[in-house]
Amino acid sequence: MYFIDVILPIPLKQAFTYSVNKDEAAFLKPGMRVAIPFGKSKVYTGIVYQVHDQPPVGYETKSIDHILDEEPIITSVQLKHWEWLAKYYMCSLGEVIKAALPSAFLLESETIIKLSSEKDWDENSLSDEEFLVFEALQHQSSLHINDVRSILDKKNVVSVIQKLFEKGIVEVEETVYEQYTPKLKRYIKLSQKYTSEENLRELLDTLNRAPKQREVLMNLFMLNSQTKKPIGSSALQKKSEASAATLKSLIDKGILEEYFIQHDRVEFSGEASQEIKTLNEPQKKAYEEIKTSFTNNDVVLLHGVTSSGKTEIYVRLIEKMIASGKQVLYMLPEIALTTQLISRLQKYFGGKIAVYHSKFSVNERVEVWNNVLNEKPKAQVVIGARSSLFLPFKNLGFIIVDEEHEPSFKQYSPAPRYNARDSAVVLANLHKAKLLMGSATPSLESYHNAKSGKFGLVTLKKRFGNVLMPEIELVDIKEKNRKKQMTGHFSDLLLEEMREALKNGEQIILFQNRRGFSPVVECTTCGVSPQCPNCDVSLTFHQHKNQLRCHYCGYHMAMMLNCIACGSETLDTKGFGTEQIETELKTLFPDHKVARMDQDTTKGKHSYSKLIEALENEEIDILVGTQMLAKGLDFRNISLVGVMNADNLLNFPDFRAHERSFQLLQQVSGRAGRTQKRGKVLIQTYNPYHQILKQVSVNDYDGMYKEQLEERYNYKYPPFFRTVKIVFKDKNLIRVQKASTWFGQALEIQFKENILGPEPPPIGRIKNKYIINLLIKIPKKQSLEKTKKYIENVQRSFNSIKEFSSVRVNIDVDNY
DNA sequence: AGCACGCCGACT
DNA sequence: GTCGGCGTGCTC
Repeated sequence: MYFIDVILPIPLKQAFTYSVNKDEAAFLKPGMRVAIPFGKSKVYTGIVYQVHDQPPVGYETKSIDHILDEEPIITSVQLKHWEWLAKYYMCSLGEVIKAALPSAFLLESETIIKLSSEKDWDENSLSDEEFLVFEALQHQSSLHINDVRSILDKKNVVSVIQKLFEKGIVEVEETVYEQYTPKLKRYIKLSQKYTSEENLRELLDTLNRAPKQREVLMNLFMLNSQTKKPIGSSALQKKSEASAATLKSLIDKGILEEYFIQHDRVEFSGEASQEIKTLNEPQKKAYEEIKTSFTNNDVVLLHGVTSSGKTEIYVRLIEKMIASGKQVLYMLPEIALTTQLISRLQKYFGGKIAVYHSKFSVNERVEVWNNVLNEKPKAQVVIGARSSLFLPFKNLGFIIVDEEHEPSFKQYSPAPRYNARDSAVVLANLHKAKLLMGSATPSLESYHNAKSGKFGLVTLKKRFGNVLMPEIELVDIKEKNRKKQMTGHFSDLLLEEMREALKNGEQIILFQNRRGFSPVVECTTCGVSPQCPNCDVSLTFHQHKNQLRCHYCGYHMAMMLNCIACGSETLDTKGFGTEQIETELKTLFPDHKVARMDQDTTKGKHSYSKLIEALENEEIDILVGTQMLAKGLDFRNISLVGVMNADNLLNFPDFRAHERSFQLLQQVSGRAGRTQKRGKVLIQTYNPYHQILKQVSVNDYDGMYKEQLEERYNYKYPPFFRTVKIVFKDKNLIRVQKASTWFGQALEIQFKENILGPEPPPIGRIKNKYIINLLIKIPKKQSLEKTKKYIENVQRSFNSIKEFSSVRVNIDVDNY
């Protein structure tokens, strides 16, 4: 007897053992997919973890359904990496697999019912519902569970199907289907029959009375003479201005033949069209320093100010790596926002670049996956967001983590709650590859690692072409308000600078860290503002739809005319967002083109790149936006950047709020003045004496680093302490409170004062679930591994308490 | 996580 | 009387 241990994409820690026969055991290798029956009636896709001959004790094994792969689709290095992820981030291997594999690889079963082959039905014994299904089956050979649901218009149809099955009317079948379908392109060629001159002439004669078809044929000849390449059906149809029907009738007559060739959905036909730029002196120096640093360090941090030309250095390093035949992974935060960078790299490396991110369809992702797995040259360099970390690299030589400080490298939910930057360090290690982190404003953790010698450190202080850092000025809006020098949310200073810039034909970016028109609607009579029924937040007003919306659960309602509580009409909007700024701008600058960039305006697949394009073509004079603006935008003609209000960044309740504010403001400022002319940045704030703002204004990263590090030390935060956050959720408030208190007390026995909480987060209820947080601070000298073991033990005891069984517990390791 | 089984309230 | 609500426990 032979067995395989299978990992399923579910949050269960154990593997499941199935029996296989001798041939299967010989064929199967770890990393292949198998379809296996699971539970009463489900078929799941699992990954083979181990093949062995040890029969498990205590239960009977089932045998597998079938094997889905010829070769492993994941490598042994990947599996090792995933095991590390599961262990480090305290989740199951199954959860990692679910996050790692393109969903097209994970097929699930579908229940299908068919009429029974023994035709001796007794229709009269059927209930009304049963008869409806029976009738539907007369017209359709098979029905999907969901079809049955819509036929009967109710959710629970299992009992009906069960009865039909018992009565011998239907057969129930589980079918598994491959979701991945290769994209086939249709080509046309002339049938073999007509290759001789003679036959051909004859054919053309017969088509004399079908001019359209004749036309198509003539065009086919023409195309054939022009190119040796196969003729695509759509090209032919377009060229000859024929209809699909004309083409079809020619095929039906056997004159033309169609054939299909598999095509990649994501193919960059573009050749490498641009020579790699020669580096300037500071870049060259940094490049050499990085190379030297890599002889002693596996990880190097490149600290280069905005527009110092980090990308060119990356390109050089990539070029060198490609030449040695190795694969390269270039990780970026939120790849959808970096179209500019991608097209730049394509110009350098042409078809060697593959892109991988979540906005791709499942099919596209499978293609990139397979290309990486098979070490295809067209995926030698992969640019991707955090999930590209999971690709099946076989020969990875170099990883770049660009904008290393970006919070989007951390996944918060669902599990695995991993940090892609940190996980990349482990991945590089497994591949014996080098890793370069880059940032203009490194995270405190990475900078600390570099300063303490764990990473190499290379700095690049000069902007490319010796462009000056922008001039940053703080505007005290408290005082402006007092002196009545504000127009809406604009100070006189900002307006003045804007007019100046517009007069010079330059572009302006305005940054407002809040979307929507105005977050809160408040009744000035009774002070009541409408709340979300499912979450503990006020609804926010969205002007263009005249709606109130909840950002957490998507609840929305029409904007009311009267206060819900007292009925008066004195509703006022408080706070402000991008939408309101946009509206104000349109009245302030009616002659200039204003655009807005936030989650609402960039929802569509291409909306972001359209905005970028418009900006590039200088069709937009003023762009208002959120965080998004800080990333990747790289335009020559932007001379002025305005930050509408810096305070809501600084006052965010998080130990990293100050660091983040610095990073964000620095990044936004970096958008200004990328040409010879020095750019200008105006930051409006109620608190111009804030240390962080001062440091931003004089571009003092090191000052910020020192000061923040001291605070981290004093308040026991990273990089001096590690943290693990435990989140409890339940729809019953008393129950979560009890559960979290129990958990907290159990932890306190061991960790004493290093347990924070339990306490509710600023938003205590989301989607009707109450939330309580617990934070464990782990000193450097305390073993992380032992700490996790202890937490696991506590969790095990916790899970055996019936009262708490409905409470969800999420563990987030390095929750920052 | 699903998903089935099982035990209690509101309806044809 | 049943339907369907969701608490409970299992999945090789």
